[in-house]
Amino acid sequence: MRKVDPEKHAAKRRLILDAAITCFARKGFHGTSTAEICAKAGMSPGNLFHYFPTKHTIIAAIVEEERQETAEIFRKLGEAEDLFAALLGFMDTILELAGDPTYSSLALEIAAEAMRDERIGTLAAANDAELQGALAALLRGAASRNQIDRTVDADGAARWIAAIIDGIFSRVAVDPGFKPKNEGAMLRLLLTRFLRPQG
Amino acid sequence: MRKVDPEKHAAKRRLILDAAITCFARKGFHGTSTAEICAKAGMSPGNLFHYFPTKHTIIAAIVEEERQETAEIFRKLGEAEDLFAALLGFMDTILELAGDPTYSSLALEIAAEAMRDERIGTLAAANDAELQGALAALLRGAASRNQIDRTVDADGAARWIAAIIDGIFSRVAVDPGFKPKNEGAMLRLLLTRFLRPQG
DNA sequence: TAATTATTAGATTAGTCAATCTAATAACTT
DNA sequence: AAGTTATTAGATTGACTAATCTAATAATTA
Repeated sequence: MRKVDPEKHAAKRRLILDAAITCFARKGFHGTSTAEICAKAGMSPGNLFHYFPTKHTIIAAIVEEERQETAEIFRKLGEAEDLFAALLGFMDTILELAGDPTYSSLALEIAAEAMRDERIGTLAAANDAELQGALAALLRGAASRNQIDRTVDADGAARWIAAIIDGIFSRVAVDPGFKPKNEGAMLRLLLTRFLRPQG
Repeated sequence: MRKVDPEKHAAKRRLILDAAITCFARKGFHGTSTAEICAKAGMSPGNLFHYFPTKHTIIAAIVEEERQETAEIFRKLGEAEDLFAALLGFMDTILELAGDPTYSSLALEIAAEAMRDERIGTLAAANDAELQGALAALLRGAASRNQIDRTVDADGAARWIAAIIDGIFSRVAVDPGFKPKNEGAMLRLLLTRFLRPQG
C-alpha cells in the first residue's frame, strides 16, 4: 500500500500556488484561466485538479498562506524593546512588499474578490482581524511604556493603520509616481505625529 | 436626413452605465457578462453594443465620469475660508461615499483593473493625478494662511492623503467592523495631528 | 514480484462569453 | 409622403471556460 509523500505533495502545491499568484496578479482571478495556471506550472489540468479540486480553493490557499506570513512577522516584532520603533519597522516592511508589483496586485485582487465572494471575504476578514489585533497589541504595549500617546484608542488607531497599509497597496496601482522606497520618511512623520505623546 | 437626439442618446448611455456600475460592483468587471448588463438595463445586446462598441469602453466611461465628479467637488471646495476645514469636509464626503458598498466596490474594482489593463491604468492615473493636484493646491493654500504646518511638503502630504482615501475604500472590503460614519473623529484626529502647525 | 494506490496526461464535456449579423421598426427631414 | 438614418431585437458565431473522465504510468509496500 503506497502512501502520500507529504514533502513532494507540499512541493507540488507550492509550484501551483506560485504559478497562480503570478497569474492572478497579472490578470486577476476571473481573468486567469485554469489552463493558464497549468501552463505556468508546467502541468496538465488533470494534475492541477488533483491538488486543488476547484479554482476557488487555489485563491483560498493563497489567502490562508498570507495569514500565516503576517502572523510570523508579528511574532518577532512583539519582542522588541521600543515598540513604536517596531511599528515603524513593520511599516517599512510593508513598503518593501509594496515595491513588488506582484504583491500589490495580489493584495488588491484579494480585496476586490473579497467583496464578490463571501468565502474569500470571510478569509480576508480573518486575516485583517489578526493584523488589527496584532497592531492594537503593539500599540497598547507602546502606550504602557509611554512610547506613544496613552490617550489614543488602540483599536481605533490600529484600524486606521490598517487602512494606511491598504492605501499603500492601492497607491501602487493608481499612482505611477508612488515609489514605496522613497516614501518611508513621510510615512514615519505621519505616524509619529499621529501617535507620539502630546506635550 | 434624421439626426441623433443628443439628450436621448445621453439618457440611454446613463441607463447602461448605471446598470454596469451595479453589476461591476457586485460581480467585478470580468465577472459580469454583457448579457447581465443588458438584462439590468432592460435591452438587447444589439442595443447595448450600439452605444458602447466593447465592454471595455463601458468601464472606461465610468472612470472618466468619476474624474468629472471629483473635479466638481474640488471646484466648490477651493472657495472656502478655512482650507483645512475644507479638507476635513472633503474627507467626510469620502467617508459618506465609502458608506455606499457599491461605490467602495467599484473603486476597488477599478484599482484592480488598472493593474491589469493599461488603458484603464492610464485613465485611473489621470484621475489620481487630478485628485492629488487638487489636494496639494488645497494644502498649499492652507499653509499660506497658516492653517496648517508650513514645513510639510504639500505634494508629499497630498499623496499620503490620497493613500488614506484608497485605504478607506479597501477597509469596507476586508473589515466588516469598519463603519465609515463612525470613523470621522479618528480620521480628523489623524489629519489634524499630521498637518496642524507644530508648536 | 505482485498488488496497490498515487500521480499524471490529455481528450472531452457542457456551458458561457463578447461581439456580430440580419432584419425589422421608429423617428426625423425634406 | 418619401427617403434616410437612428435605433432596436434577437439569433448566431467562434472562441474560451472550469471541471470531469479515461486511461496510462510511476512509486511504494508486502
